[in-house]
Amino acid sequence: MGRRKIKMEEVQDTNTKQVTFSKRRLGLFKKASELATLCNAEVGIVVFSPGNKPYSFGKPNFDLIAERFKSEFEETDSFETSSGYRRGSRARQEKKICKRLNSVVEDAEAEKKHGEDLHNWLESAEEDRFNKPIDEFTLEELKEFEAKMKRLRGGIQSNIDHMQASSSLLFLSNDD
Amino acid sequence: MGRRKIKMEEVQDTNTKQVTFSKRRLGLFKKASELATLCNAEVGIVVFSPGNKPYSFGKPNFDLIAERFKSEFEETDSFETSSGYRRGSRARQEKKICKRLNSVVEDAEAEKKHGEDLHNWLESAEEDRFNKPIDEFTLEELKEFEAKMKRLRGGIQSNIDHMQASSSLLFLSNDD
DNA sequence: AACTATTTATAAGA
DNA sequence: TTCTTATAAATAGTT
Repeated sequence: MGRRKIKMEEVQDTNTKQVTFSKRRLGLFKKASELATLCNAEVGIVVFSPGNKPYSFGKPNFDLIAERFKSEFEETDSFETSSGYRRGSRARQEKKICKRLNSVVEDAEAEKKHGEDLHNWLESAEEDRFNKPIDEFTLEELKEFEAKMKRLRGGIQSNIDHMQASSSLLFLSNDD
Repeated sequence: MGRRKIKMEEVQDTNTKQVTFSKRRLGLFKKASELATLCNAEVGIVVFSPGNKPYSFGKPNFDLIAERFKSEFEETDSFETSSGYRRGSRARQEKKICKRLNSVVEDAEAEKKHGEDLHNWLESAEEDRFNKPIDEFTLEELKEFEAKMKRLRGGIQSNIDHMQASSSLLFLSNDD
């Protein structure tokens, strides 16, 4: 995204790293702002620089988002927030988490199926190798495989995201 | 950044808005990941979709960032959580579940890496196809691939098991 | 879910 | 550092 492509690894030159951090942090916050505006979403970001300085971004407001996130799973039968947002009972919230986890499990099952399909596809391809006079894969077969592989990887990533979200929510509810 | 420039205002069409949200949320998380990697920074993000579903991203790990953030937040905020409410063994139980989830997330990250390795292996294999005079895969290469594939699938299955266990634990803890 | 025509972000360079 | 610019990357609309 610049004069040349760079490797995705820690930038070694200290000065360059600092410059990159400034530019990309701003870029990230801009993207976040756009996401919030375009989709009417709420976004909160915290970034700790290599020098351990904290930067934060929030729309509509960072503290509101943080508070809301934290309170998603807090017990609040006795009061309401200034925004009028009412929070349900703890048991109800946990049911929600449970539901989320179940859906994650379902996703994972689906991924497993993808993996199996891939396996079957590969097996038949391997069989072909012994039946065909010409012992090779076609480029088309490779491309097909690539596509399957990408789908599988995408599914795994999505599972990671889901699990992180669930995990985070649970964690934030642990502040006794 | 697309076929045409769009106004920076809430997207009206519901379907388009949903698509935009998905695309841009992923884009945002990718940018965040790159910032973390390139600059050795820590990044945490929370996003609430228009449908109010929470998504989060964290590197090196969301919980670490949440923990750091939480202490900062509580330092500068006098808002008091409903004190006096006792959560003894439940809190401990939740901590356990949380830990389990964290390890699941870690496993998932490892799986993702496996998938990426596999991808890289395949890519180089594909390159070879153009460099070698003989346009074929060797049986050894296929066997190697099979082994990698099996490891990947095994990992997914293990994730499913972990998640089901976590989910069950949570469910059992729901009886207030 | 893929695919491009474009817009946007940004790595180097000044 | 701040600005510029050539190029890589993200994505809006399309199929």
